Amino acid sequence: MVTDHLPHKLRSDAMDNRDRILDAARALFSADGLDVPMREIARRAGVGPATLYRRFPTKQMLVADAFADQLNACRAIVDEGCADPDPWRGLCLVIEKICELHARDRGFTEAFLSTLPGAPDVAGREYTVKAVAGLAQRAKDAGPLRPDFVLDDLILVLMANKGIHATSTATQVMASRRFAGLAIQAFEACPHHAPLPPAARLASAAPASA
Amino acid sequence: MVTDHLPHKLRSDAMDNRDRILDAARALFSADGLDVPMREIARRAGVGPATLYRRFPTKQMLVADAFADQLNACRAIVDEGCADPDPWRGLCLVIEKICELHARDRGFTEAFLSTLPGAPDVAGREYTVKAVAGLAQRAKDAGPLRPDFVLDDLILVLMANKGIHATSTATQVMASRRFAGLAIQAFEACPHHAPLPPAARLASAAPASA
DNA sequence: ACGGTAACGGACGCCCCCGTCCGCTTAGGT
DNA sequence: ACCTAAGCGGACGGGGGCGTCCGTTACCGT
Repeated sequence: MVTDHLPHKLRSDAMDNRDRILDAARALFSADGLDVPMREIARRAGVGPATLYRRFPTKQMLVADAFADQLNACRAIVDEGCADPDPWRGLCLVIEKICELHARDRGFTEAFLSTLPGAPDVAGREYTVKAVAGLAQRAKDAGPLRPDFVLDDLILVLMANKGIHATSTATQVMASRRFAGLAIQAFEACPHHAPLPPAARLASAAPASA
Repeated sequence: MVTDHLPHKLRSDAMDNRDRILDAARALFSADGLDVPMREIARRAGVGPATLYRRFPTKQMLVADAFADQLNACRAIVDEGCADPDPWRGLCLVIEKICELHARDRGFTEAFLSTLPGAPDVAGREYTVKAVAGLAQRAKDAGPLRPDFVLDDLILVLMANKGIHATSTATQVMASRRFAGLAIQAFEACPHHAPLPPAARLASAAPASA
């Protein structure tokens, strides 16, 4: 159930290769980020470069298909958070889970923060953003979320989380977990909180592959 | 007063070139990070590649010399923070200032977080780390800094701050400022703070130029 | 003014990545 | 079993970064 929306009329061996390419891409992207050479993915998948390019003419397409289920996981997390009767607890859960997801998958993080790849996602993204915004509003109204929180703060935290790199995945996840904990503390309303500097519009900025 | 520790016996034109190279390197590193090609630095400095390589055989050496005064600025900030009679205010100041410094200079951030370049710095680094540790301890004893704060949290924040990228420097600084504000809120002791996940040993990890 | 030498920079060979073409292989319908 | 077209991958030309060599230039001491 990885990607079954488009390529239905493929020969069986072609389909196999396609799957192997996606597996290889996922493995390499996760470990090393999006900058791995296309050739390396082809090599790991056991196919020639031409096959890779035939199936995925641009790296963007490959990335989009490779991370389709990660995106769904992301959406599932948000849905789960929104379903929680306690909006603050739901928001905390979203922050923790998404930070961990990003900590485990470097490539997905990069893809996620660089104006998402494919076209069909955009709709889902809009929806998800709106859902989170609603959740945050409810958490604010309920009290535990500081009133001067804005959605860009969440993006800020995700971008920041991306900056955390460690030698091992285990360390990475641990560091990311603590970071999420700190972020949550920062977002929690507190009677004596200082007035916090103004937020910046971030939207989508990252230089992709610089 | 950029770098005057080693190359005293240079011919005047060579010295000029050296300075122009360092200027070019600083400009490019700051704007684009450490991954700019050596050639580009040479081009911008108006010299041939050979001259650049003759003066700075490795990129590390170039980086080390280019960011010498940034490092001093860093140390000055720490000293200033330590000098503050109120340790918490001093610590806040250090966080804010260093985050801003990093926000303004992408290359310095990368260099700073990748097991600092040159050899002579190491000593200064040790000293600075100790100074900050002392400051944090005093802030803890005085009350405003949460007791479960550890030095790695500061590294965590700096790494995280590195992850924040924006289109313009202005936006970048603004985002970084808000981030520093949030970090400070997270570090502030609060009666009802949750127990925070365990810290991870980070020390120096970043994959340099991946 | 002039010689010696420090310093210069264009040019070279190397390697890696990119995206494409084309002759061979093989799946799968009949 | 056979035939056709879908699919394959090795090989190619292009581009860019790297680090070095060597013939030329220009400082600087006398």
